[in-house]
Amino acid sequence: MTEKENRDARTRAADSLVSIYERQIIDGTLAVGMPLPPEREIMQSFSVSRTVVREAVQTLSAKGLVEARPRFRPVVRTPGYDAAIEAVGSVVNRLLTVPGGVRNLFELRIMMEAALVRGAALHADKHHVARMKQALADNEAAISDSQRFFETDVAFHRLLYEVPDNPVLPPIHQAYTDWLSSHWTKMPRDPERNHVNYRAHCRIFEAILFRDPDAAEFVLRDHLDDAWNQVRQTFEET
Amino acid sequence: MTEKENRDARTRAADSLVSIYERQIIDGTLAVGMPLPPEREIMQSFSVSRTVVREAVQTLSAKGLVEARPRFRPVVRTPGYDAAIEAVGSVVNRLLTVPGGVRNLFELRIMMEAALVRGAALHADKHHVARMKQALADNEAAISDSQRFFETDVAFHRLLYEVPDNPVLPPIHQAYTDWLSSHWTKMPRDPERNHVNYRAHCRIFEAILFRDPDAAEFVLRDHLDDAWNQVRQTFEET
DNA sequence: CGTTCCGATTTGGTATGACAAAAACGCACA
DNA sequence: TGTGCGTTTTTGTCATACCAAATCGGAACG
Repeated sequence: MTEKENRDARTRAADSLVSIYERQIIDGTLAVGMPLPPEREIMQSFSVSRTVVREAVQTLSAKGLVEARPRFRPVVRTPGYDAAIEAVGSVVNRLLTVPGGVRNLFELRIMMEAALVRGAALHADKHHVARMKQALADNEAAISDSQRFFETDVAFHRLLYEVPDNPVLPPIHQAYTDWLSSHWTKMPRDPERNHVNYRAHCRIFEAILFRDPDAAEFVLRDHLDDAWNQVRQTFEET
Repeated sequence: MTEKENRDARTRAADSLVSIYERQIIDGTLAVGMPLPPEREIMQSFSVSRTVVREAVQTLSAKGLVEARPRFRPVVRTPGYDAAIEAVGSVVNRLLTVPGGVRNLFELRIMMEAALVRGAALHADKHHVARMKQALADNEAAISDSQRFFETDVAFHRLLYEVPDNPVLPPIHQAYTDWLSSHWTKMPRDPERNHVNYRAHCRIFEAILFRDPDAAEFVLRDHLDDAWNQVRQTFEET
């Protein structure tokens, strides 16, 4: 806003518009759920053509600040960690195609989840424990149904992301499962393997019950490493 | 993409173009560094107006798949974890304004960094140790200069993200420092406080040398919690 | 033969006007 | 009060035009 749109020929008018509305959205001038002004109104306000207005709106939409359903007025989106995840979707998908990409992301997940089970072992309260117990039961009940087992498997791991009361974490878990799911579902699955995974979950749970972070981390790493070895066979990297 | 661009009136032509080029970039048809075709060429290829072409390019740029410097032909960007960070910038900045946003992000950082020091204590080799030693020396030498101390402080922490050989991690560190820096630089700084931080770094380093993950984690958490208490005073949340 | 420089051409950035179709609006009607 | 239909907005798209900057090609030069 200091020198803003002096239009140096090296700045795009659309970009200026984007940053203007970005600010308005961030500082709350444009509240959540509020629609952006009509395009023709914007073009008159800033004396720009409709072309730049539309480009600006498109960009705001791509950045995840507004939701622009076709034919509808773009509305300011709820600030959420899920919007952030969505915004990186394209780039991450691309990263997964470069050599070692899947491996790198999965190792990050292992690292985070190891930290999470340590935290769970130290801080999980009765409520969390009860939910994990339930999740384990669901998990066991689905051993014979690989599809359902996969879902309960994901659900069990998700609980780990809910123990710290940090709203950033659940979307991260969602992101991991979304991004890795295409590789994950290719993993061979059968009741025997499901049973192995179920037992691993049980051991993780027990370690948490015993408030033993080292054991919890060890078992979890073992569990995820094992899973990785299953997955890696579906594509040959290094 | 099963029925793609039949143009149901409920899909935007620009969005179709975006997903088409998204695919071409991901599968390598459009190699890194390669420029997109001229706009007029694209419009003929797909029989669309230049408006939609421009909107599509803008979106690809916002998504971080191409780099579109004004007046220059957009070129396919190198797939990098930094591009991912950049793509979420706007959303994250907004998240930092919601109540508890900074706190949530910083706690995520504490969790990750705690996991990293554990890993460093277990796996850091001579090379890493040497670099940390150097970083500590730089850190000590800058105690009297708060500006430089801040830089060496960041540099020391960055090393933690480099111990695992995972290219995802350094950009994450970069992201943390970028996003939190505005709050961070408001923190009161003086040589005495710098000295406290320096000593904390030393203790972290020692714990790593002694291959003692528990001590390393403890000291690091203490260090970051302390930093948080300094920062939180600059804005009152809960 | 390589380099530099200049003009012609290409290409991106923006503006204007137009039109179809869908959404939003308002008003009459039940 | 609620509902339905016609009118008015508004978005999505296209076509065209112009300017200025980038690019390209060849001429002039070392």
